[in-house]
Amino acid sequence: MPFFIKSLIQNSYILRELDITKSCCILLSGLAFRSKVVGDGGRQILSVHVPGDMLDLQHAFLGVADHSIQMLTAGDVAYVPAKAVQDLAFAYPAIGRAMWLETLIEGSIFREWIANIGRRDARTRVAHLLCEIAVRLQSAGLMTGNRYELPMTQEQIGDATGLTTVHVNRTFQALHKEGLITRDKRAIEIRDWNALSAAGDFRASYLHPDNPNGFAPVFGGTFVELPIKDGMLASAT
Amino acid sequence: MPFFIKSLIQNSYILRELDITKSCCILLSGLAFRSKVVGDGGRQILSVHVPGDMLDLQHAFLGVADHSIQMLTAGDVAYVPAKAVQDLAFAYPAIGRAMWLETLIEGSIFREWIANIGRRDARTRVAHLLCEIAVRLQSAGLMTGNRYELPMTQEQIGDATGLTTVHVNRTFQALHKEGLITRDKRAIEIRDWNALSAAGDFRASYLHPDNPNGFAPVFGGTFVELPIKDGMLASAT
DNA sequence: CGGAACCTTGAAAAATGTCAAATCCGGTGG
DNA sequence: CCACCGGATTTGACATTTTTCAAGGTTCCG
Repeated sequence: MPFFIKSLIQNSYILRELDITKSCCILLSGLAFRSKVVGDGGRQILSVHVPGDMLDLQHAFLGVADHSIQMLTAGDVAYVPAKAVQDLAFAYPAIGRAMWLETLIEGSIFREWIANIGRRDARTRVAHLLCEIAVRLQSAGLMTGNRYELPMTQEQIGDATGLTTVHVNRTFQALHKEGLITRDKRAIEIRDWNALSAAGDFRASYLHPDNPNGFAPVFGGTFVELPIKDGMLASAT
Repeated sequence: MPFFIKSLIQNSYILRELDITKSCCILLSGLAFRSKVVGDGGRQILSVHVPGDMLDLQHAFLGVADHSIQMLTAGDVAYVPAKAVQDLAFAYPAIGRAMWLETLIEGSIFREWIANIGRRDARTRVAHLLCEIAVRLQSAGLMTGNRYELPMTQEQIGDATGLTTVHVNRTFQALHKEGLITRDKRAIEIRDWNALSAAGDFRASYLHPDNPNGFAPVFGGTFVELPIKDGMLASAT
């Protein structure tokens, strides 16, 4: 399959709203996020991505980008012509199936975000986001013990949860005071997984952790699937 | 293709959260919606569906339902075994492609909802929802002039927009006072499409109205694709 | 050392939610 | 046909959450 790999610095755009693309990306290393800008200038972050995620099947099929994708940290991205991806999907049902599955799982995550933002209060939303990121980083092998490097500013966390920077800050302080997390710069340490996932109304099942995930290996990326840490998915039903 | 059609009454469940299904549905007539219940008992409506929509590709592939689907009005639904749908998708690329497209468009709609709920105020959210429903009913041939029957209670509209019933009520009154809509029971008349879509920060492009949609005809449903009414999609870019 | 981006704080304002009661409205049974 | 019932809508007063604004404080990096 034809493809090329590009190293991108922090904050660089993989794709901008309204771009017309003819290729499809796979995140090999680093983190990325999708976002949309609304009429009054506000930004909403739509999802966060870890190595192994396919980043724009949408655009390979739909043409015009309806949102932007940006690097959260520096990292590598593999670009594959949309046509090649489509051909591959239809020539090899196993691959087509895997891609479709990834699309469906992503839909499941979007739905959970709608529920998170629409029907939970600030504390619950933030705790939920921290849990989701923990599980995804874990499955991408990016957790060290119960601590991870969260390379998002509080403003970005606000944009992901539908809150303001100031309120995110206060919410973090509250979660800290309650003993659920400890912060050291951008690093988050989860002090009490059960309490945090309860506070965040978090059940990992919407991430469909049992389904295969990660296309990076195909491209010689560094992605390695690590075993899920004890207790991390315990609350999944 | 093996399938059977079932008539469902208002509010009946097509699928409940945690159900394990082996079939896939297509909405032939009537309206339906997806929803999720969060920890404190709140409900979030995730999407609204019109005749022609496929209702649970997710579950055909992922197994366990991560949300519920319920009829908003009485209507007919075609059930197709998941296996048959999958076989069909891989045997006939054109069909597989169409289904995948539908999945991707649905993803685009979910993303817009995240932005709507996360970053817009009450008035904008409600106006946006009214616009989206107008466009979708229009393309399903369910609009009469600039008026449509919206079979959702104000509580359901609140659950779809992340607001309370009371606030939805007041927001409706405001939209009415401003001359954007008129209400008669559950019917909504759009007095000024341009003003309403501006108020709702609505651009139809995320619905990808140019892409083929609607599987109902395959099953002998009553779905007919009507031409888009003048001006209705004018704000699409 | 200085600047820029990010984080933190406080006080006040605004948006939205809560609660409880009143009203409307369509359907049902007498 | 009428009275009544239950769900839905509307209203008012009030509480709470979240935002806004503005100012310091911190950290990182050149």
